[in-house]
Amino acid sequence: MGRGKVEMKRIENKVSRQVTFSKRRKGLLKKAEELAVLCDVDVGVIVFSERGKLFDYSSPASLVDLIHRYEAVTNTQLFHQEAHCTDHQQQMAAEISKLQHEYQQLEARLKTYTGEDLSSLTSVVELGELEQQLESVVGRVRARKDELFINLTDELQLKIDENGRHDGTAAAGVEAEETTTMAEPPLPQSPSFAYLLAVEEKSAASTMLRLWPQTDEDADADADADGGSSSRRGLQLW
Amino acid sequence: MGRGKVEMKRIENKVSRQVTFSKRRKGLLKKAEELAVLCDVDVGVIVFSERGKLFDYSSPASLVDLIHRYEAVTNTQLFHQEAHCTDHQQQMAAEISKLQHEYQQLEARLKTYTGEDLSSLTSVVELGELEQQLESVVGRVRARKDELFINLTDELQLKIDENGRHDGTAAAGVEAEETTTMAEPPLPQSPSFAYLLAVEEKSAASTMLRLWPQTDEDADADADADGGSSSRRGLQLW
DNA sequence: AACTATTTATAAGA
DNA sequence: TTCTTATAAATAGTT
Repeated sequence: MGRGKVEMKRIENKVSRQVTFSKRRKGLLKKAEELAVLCDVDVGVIVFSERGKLFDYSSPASLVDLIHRYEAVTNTQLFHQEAHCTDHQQQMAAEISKLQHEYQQLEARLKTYTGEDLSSLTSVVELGELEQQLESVVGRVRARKDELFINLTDELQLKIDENGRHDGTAAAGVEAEETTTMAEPPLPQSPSFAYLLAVEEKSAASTMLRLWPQTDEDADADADADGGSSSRRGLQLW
Repeated sequence: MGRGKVEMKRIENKVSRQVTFSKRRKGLLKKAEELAVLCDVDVGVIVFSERGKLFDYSSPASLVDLIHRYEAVTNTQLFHQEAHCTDHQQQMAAEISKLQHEYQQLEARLKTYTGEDLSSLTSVVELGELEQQLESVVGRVRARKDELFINLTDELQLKIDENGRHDGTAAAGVEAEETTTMAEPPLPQSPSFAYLLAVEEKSAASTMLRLWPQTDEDADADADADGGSSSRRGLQLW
């Protein structure tokens, strides 16, 4: 519609192209509005110029609403992104649920070991197995304690030997220097044994020099102690 | 452009409106394409009919890309939604991370109780505390076992009493009926004690009638057993 | 849906 | 850019 027909291809002349863009863009938006008004429908038009400038028309709904409708109808693209997002969220939710379950399982297991809840063990056999395992662990804990203790006393002995070389007549109650990274009590004259006692004094929980097990039953056993009890206690030490 | 001018307002005649919609919609999309081709720009058109049917045109980019550009330029809406989505995901990711950490902590704790890893305990005092706790748990396990055992023997005794009332001269080795929900061995003539032995035979892990602790150390102690050892074992039973 | 009289859009020129 | 104007295109009303 003009002085001549136009070929339907890109207008190479930049000025012509720009002029045509201006005219036709205006025409397009006008037509869009006419369509929306006359036919009472929703129309949206988006145009980006070569330089990226936005021109748009929408009616009667906002363009954003139209885009949402578009997403809803096509059920693709942007929606896809959201679906993707949702997918990921569901995976994460499942992961959280799984972790929570695993945590609870682990917690229940721990409770049997701490004796907090033995209800999962319903048979004498299961309880016996747990008992056996706990005893085995006690053994390992004692062994580890031994190990630490021996290291400690070795270091102390070494220190005492050095002190002896420097001052053979050291007075009783002399203060020890820090010799290890562990906290240490003052070093008395009869070092090894005195130290053992000191450890015992510091921590009633240690079995290092404990002469009887500290369960209630053992306390009872103590009350009716027989002649063999001290020998028994000696064997019970570790 | 037609036989007469049209007022720019909604066409009230439904048929006319529908026909016009069809014609003008087609025209609009054509104009959009012409604009895109001639001027080499991005154009998008969305039209929803009164019944909600979608008609659209976009070129050369996809309508989704255009919508994204639109979002980027206007900086609104859908973009917001995506940000929201990401927010939620980050919260969930944090939750997962937290749960994993808590799980690992719990796992480490469990490993000290199973003796799998005592490396977290570096002092004699800590080891002594664990030892004490373990012994306390062993006590609780034994108590629970006692409880189960007493229930069991009570039920058995009851059963035997009943049998005695029905048949006072029951032969040795007579088979017992199922009397409880627990699995039971055949019921011998001297029921209580024989049953105890049977339990012991069935499960070496049970301490019911175990005469010595089953740790390695105890095996050693057995080797250098002194005169008081049998008394000691008797006391160690529970 | 096709026709066609008319209106509208717009290409080219100023 | 905008205005003009010749003309192509779109389309309202009719068939």
